[in-house]
Order: sequence, then C-alpha cells, then structure tokens
Amino acid sequence: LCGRSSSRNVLVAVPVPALDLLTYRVPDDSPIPPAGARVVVPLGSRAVTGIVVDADPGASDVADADIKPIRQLLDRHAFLPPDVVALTRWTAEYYAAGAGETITAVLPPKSRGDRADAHKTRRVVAITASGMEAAAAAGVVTPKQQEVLAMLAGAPDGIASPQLAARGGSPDTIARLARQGLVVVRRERVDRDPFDAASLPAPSPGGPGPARRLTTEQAGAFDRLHALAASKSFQVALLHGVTGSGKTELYIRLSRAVRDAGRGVLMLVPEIALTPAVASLFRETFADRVAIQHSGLSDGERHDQWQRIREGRVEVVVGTRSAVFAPLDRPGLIVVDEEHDASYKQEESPRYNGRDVAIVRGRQAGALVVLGSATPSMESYYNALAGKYHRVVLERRVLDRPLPSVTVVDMREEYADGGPDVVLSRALKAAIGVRLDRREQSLVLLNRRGFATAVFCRQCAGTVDCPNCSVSLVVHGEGAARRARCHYCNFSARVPAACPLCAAPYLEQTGFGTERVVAEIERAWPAARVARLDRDSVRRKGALAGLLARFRDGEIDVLVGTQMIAKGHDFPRVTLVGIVSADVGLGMADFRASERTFQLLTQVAGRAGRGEQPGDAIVQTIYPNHYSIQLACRQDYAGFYERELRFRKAMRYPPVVSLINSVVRSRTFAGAMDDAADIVQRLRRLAEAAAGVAILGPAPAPLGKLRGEYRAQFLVKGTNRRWMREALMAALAGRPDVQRRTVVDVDPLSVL
DNA sequence: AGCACGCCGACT
DNA sequence: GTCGGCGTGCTC
Repeated sequence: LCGRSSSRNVLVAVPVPALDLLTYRVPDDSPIPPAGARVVVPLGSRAVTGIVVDADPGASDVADADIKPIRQLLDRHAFLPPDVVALTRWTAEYYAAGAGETITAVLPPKSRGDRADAHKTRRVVAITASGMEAAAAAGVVTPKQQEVLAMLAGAPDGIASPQLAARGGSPDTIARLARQGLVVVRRERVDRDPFDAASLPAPSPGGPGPARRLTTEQAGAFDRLHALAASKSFQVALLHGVTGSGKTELYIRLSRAVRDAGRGVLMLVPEIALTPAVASLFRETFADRVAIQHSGLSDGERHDQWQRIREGRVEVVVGTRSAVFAPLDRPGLIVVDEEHDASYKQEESPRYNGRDVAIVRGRQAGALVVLGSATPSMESYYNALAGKYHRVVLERRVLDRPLPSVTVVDMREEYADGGPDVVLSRALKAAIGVRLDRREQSLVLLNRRGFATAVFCRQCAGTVDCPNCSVSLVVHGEGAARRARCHYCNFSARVPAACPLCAAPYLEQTGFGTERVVAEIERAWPAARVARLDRDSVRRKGALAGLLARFRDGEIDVLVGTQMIAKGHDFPRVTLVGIVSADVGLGMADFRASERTFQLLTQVAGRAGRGEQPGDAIVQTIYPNHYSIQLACRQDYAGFYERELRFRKAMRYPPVVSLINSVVRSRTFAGAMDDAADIVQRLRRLAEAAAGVAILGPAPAPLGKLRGEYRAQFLVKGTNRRWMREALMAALAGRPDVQRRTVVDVDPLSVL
C-alpha cells in the first residue's frame, strides 16, 4: 500500500473530449465511491456526470486548492463493471486518446444525468409559425440560422437533433433559434424493439434446421476450440476458414458450451447490417438471452440493451466494435468474425481496433478469443505462425460445394478492341446475359461510388476540384439531376458548363462508379431488374435491410455495389460475381493496398455458388499479373501471405514493425508542415538514444487539404510500441498548441 | 463538447 | 452607444 496516498481524492473520467482524467475530492460525509461509480462533478461553470476510474490514486500534480469536491454520488456500487473500467483505461493509454473521449465511446448514450426518462426520449426540433415567417423573409436571422430554418420548413414533423447536427444545425444555433421562439424542441418517446421483425431477414439459408450435422472437418475444429474454451484460460485461436465453410455454426455451438459452463459470450461482427441476421441465429439457441449493441440503435434501444447486459439478463451480446466494451459479466468466449475487416478500426478518437481490444479483454477475463476469417489479416496470421495464436483451419465448404471458378479479363485488350470507354468486358456481359436467361442472380462489384469520378477540361487539362479538399469532385446522377459532390466534406455543386479555370466549354467526364455500371447494364438489358447498393443508395434507415431482402427474395436480378455487397450476406441464388475494376485501391500508395485488394477479391468471389448451382467469378483488371489479383483468383491465401510478408519485411511495415501515424492540421500549408517538423525534431532528439526507431516525414498528407484545413503527417516506425507512443506524447507535450491540432493513430489501418 | 470572454461590424 | 455574430481558451 505504500505510495498510495490515503487522501479522499478520486480520479474521474468526464464525457468531454480532449479532457484527461480529473481529480476531485470526496466530501468528508460521503463514502469513497468505487471505480466504475457515477458521480456528478463541477466542471467550469456547469456540472457533468463522470465515472470514477481510480478510487485511490497516488499524489496528484494539481494543487489541493484547485481540487473541487464531488457534488453528488449516483451509485454506491460500480455502474460500469471494474473490468470494463480497466479496459477503458488500457484503450485510452494504448491509443494515446483522452480519457474523456474514451469514456464517451464506452458508456451507453444518456447514462449520465437524470435517469428517470433519459433513455426513452430524444430531442426533436420543429419549426414554429413565427419560424415559418422568418424562414420566408430575408435577413430576419443569421445565415446559419436561416439555413436551419429552411431545413425545418421542409419537415413539419421536425428533425431529431443528431440528424440536424449532422446537416450543420449546431446545438448552439438551435438554442438561439429556440430562444427567439422560431423553433421548439420537444422530447419524443422512442420505444422501439431492436429485434423488430421487419429488420430481421429470413433465416439464413445455411438452414435453421436444429440438428445441422457438422462435417468431419468442422467437428475436428469444434473439438479443438472446445478444448481451448474448456481450459478456462486466456487463449487466442485464429479460425481460418474459406468462405462458406460454416464458421457461424461453430460459433453457436461453442457459445452453447461456454454458456453451459456458466460464462457469457461476446460476438463481434464488422457491420451493423450483419447484426440482425447473426442475432436471430443466436436467438434460436439462446431465445431472449441475447442482446445487441451497435451505433445504429437509437439511444433508447442502446441504453435498454446495455442495462439488460449489465443486469445479467443476457448470455450473448452480438454487436459491432463498440460491443467489445459491453458490461457482460465474466465473458468466457469472445468471437471476432471477419477479424481482418477494416470496420473494426474506429476512425475517430479513440482510434481503437475492436479486434485488438477484444484480445486484451480476453486476456483480462481468462477467455477464449476466436478470430474468424477466410482471409486473415497479415497481423493475425503472423501471430498464428509465431505460435501466439492457435491456428484452426477449415479448408472445405459445407456440402463440399466447389469454390467459384475465376476468370481474369485483361482490360487493356478490351480497350484496344472496344475503345477507352469500355466499362463491362465482353466476357462479363456474356456471363450476365446467361444469368438473366437462366433466371439466376449476379453480383457486380465496383468499389467506387457515383457516376463519373472526375470532370476534366480538354483545353487546360484541369479538373473540377473541391474548394475545401484536395480531391476532384465526383459526378452523381445523369442529365438534369447531375451534381458534382465531394466524398470527403459533402460539398455539392451543379456540374459547370465551362471550365472554372480556363472558361473553355470543353468539359468531359472521366472515370466511372457504381451509378454508371447500373446505367450500362440497364442499357444492355432494359428488362433486367437492376439495383444499386452503396452508401448513397442506402442512406435512409432500413434501406439496406430492405434492399438485401429484395435481393434475397429474387426481386432483383443484378445487384451492383461497392464493398458493402461483399460482406457476410449469404445469397444462394447468386451464380455470378463480376468485379468491374479489381484495380481500385491497388494504385494507392498505402502499404496495405495489396492486402485489401486480395481480401476484397477473395471475399466477393466467395459470394458466388453458395447454393445448389456452382458459381463463376469474372475479374476485370489492367494488372492481370499483379500478385494480389492472381493469388486471390486461385484463393491461395498462404501464397499471398508469403509474398506480401516479403514486401512488408523489405519496406519495414506491419506486421514486422509497429506504426504510429500523426497528422497535424493547420490553416496554412506552411503552418502544418512547420508544426509537424517541430514535433519530428523533438522526437528525433529523443530517438537518438533508442535503437530501431525510424521517423519518416513530415510530408504533406495524402489528402493535403481536407475540409478547408491543410494537413501534414509523419510516421514513427519501430518495434517497441510503448516507447514510440511515450516519446511521441512527450514531444507533443512540449507544444500543447500543436497537440490540439494533431491526430495520433496507433496501429493505423491506412496511412492515407 | 459546452461555456465563458473578448473583439468586431451593424443597428435602435 | 449595445446587440449579437464568431474566434480563442479552459475545464480538476
């Protein structure tokens, strides 16, 4: 106990971004709250609810006189389970994130504040009669306020405040409008059941039959995993199974065994859209003792589910990455399905990887962690070969269905014969035609949204660029509905008739996206039922589930989409997968470009032939000899891993070294570069004493300008991640002004 | 993130 | 003169 001050101070995490742990004093007449308890504390001029993270911290560097007393204790016992508090602290530290933003990511929304009705309402803003008048008149309110009024004028039922905020209606603007009586803010009950029947797809075609027999291979894998789970100690298993090999069935059986041993199960999936299907499979075994957790739930649903978990009323939690923090007692099994998927990485602070946090949680809980994938990440396979993870392999599809046969089409030949505007090769067209005749379904993948990727001037060779970001605008729609949009900041404008740079009227569209592919297919087969699945077409809530259901029910013949069509869904009537451009992504300078391409191609090709009929895949590319395309076509994972590891070793990239990427923002380009250079210089001084550390940069970030701000980046490479992180934090601590404008990404999935 | 403070241009 | 816009800085 020495070193511990037995003062009445505690460390509190408050849900305020950018704030670290704060020290508060417990009033003399109150008991010391345990870690995980909620407390109301003064913060500036307001009061917020925070979580006690350390009930007996060492001496603080804050002067006693500056430490304020806790205003109210909300819990006598931990509200957030202590192991989750510890996991939160690990996450904040490892990913160099603030305690404030990390606790915000972990807590259910609205668990702070008045408990009475907080989780059953949401704020909806609606325009008033005088607001309508102000919207119609000019100059009554500020431009920002006018904008918000215009939005609300078109929505008589009001708009929920998060949606309004997403469209530029800041809480401040709304508050000002409300004070003027131009809008009213009402609280609306939200009381929806996330297991709403409408959101559940038909039972998986794998067949819900209660007595599915395992194949010999599956049975062997199950026995190994079961033995690992039964050891009741921390273990990680990489379940490497080809697409369609029946991994989900193993997860369920394993879960049953773990439940029977009295412990809970965390089941992580990469996408919100996959949770209903997986949850309904688990419900066949676990009935109502299944909870779901993901950010697509309304605040009320999420909070109710969270409470059910915390109260011990569920045995299985199904959810996306944030579910790794679910308050489940004593998890005995944590499954990370499609562990290689980039969705596990949160691309905002805290920039954690749900898969890696899952492993830490497993270690903490003495649980079996199963990482499942047909195309494991380089990291996981590397760890498996190094003996850190058990490797369990499923090489055959259930019912011995063959993997699709893959044809590679060299698009350079197509361009030579058909001109540079060819979108669909002759082979792909013929194959789609055959499927339409046979009333079978086709999936067509193009990992690029929009109609045309750029607008190009034939006179000056300029492109129409975003005014806020260093990218060209993407054309969406055709004819009168044409708009030019930025995919990064959502800027949108009409497509100009003349070049904005040289005024010449010789603009032409170049490049193509999913919208153009749909148009080409509709033109070739006017009677075909074609639909598009990408972020634009499923923006509305429920649209994605609806579209997938229509495809599954056979109401769509050809589904064109981005990588969203590649994930998880099981469509037994698909016998053709077309990949329009396997090269999207390969041209990028990112060190993971080949890995991503290999995974996407393998994954999407595996969507074909999951039913009675065997499947075909057609891959269009201008690099038919590129190793990631060649090896994906042969479904040769081991070959790809070996080839890619040589590259990673030669270039010193993960998994051979660790990486931390830092991006410094500034209003000017020179400012960003100078500030980044200053941090790099401080870092180099620290690194002199350290072996095996390299600092690369600063350099303009690949997206040099984003949302009107310039960005410079630098990379730290090395084998001692802790040292790297601490040195970087020390360097940044010397320039607090720069630190506030710097995003630190530990274990980045992409350095773009 | 809020919420103060402080500075600036547009009006009673 | 003051009102309200918005940029800057701080929160144990």
